[in-house]
Amino acid sequence: MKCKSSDKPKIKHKKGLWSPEEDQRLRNHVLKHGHACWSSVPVNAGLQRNGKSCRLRWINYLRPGLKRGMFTLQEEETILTLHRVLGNKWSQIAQHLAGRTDNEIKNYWHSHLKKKLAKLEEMEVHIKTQCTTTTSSSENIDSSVLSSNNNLTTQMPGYDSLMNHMEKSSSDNNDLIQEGHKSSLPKILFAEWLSLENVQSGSSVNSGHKPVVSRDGFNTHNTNFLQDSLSHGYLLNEGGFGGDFQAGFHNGLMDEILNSEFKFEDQISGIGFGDSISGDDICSSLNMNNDVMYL
DNA sequence: AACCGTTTCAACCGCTCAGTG
DNA sequence: ACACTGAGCGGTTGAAACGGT
Repeated sequence: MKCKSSDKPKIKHKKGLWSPEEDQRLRNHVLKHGHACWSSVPVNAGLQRNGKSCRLRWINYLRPGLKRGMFTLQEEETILTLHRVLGNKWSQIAQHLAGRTDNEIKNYWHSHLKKKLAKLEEMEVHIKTQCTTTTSSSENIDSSVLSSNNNLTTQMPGYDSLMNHMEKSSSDNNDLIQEGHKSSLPKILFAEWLSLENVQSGSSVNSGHKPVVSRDGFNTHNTNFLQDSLSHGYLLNEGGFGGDFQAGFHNGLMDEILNSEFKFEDQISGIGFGDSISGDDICSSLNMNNDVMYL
């Protein structure tokens, strides 16, 4: 959307921190007139800022409904899990955290979560190393490792969930072996995998009446169809650590899928809108053994 | 109290994408 | 088809706050 050139006279724009007066001017103006064109907002609001700066200030600080203060444990886990799936797609991650901005999440990631995740991964590697060097049961491994790590790691957010997930993966694995590799993964409706944006945009899928999924597989914009779908299916499934489906994600399936040259229409034939897809379908389509989900 | 290194977070910058003429 | 422009996004910066000595 373009604005009239008359709306943007040449002004020496102010930079730096916003004063309370500036905040008040911007807040009043946007609440009263909206922000159909950000470049005209500073002019009409009597601010010596550029439109970009006003937009950022509104979105990150002044917008109603913003949640200030510390992140909750649940929010941390949501960020961690979404970041694993989506990467540095801060705006997409922010869409799943009401009242949080992409900038806030990004800052929190760099200042807190990245460090915590590094410690968790370090611990996970340590545990896996223990697993490969001993044939004892998982209970023995857990107790021996936990006793040595009890001081720091057990107090980290997400630790309990991670351990629950690992324990569950372990028990699921045993079940799997007993059942002769009969899948214990939940069936997920394909419709549930689709994000609202994908359905509405029509770029990746049509209106939903035809049994057709993405015609172009991955594309550069509108993010990645499968990636989005997986992330949403993931969220709909559990919304946190601990699900069967997530076990696959945490143990490398997600990386396998995202790193592959996966073409949905080519690889999974005969699956349409509303059909159910299991981990088996994905694994077989990728020529992957289902074991990859339970490393 | 003063200094210094580290952390946090608001804001800026540069880029891409989409809409418009 | 092309150029221009605004919106939006992610990476980066730098000032302020904090903590240790």
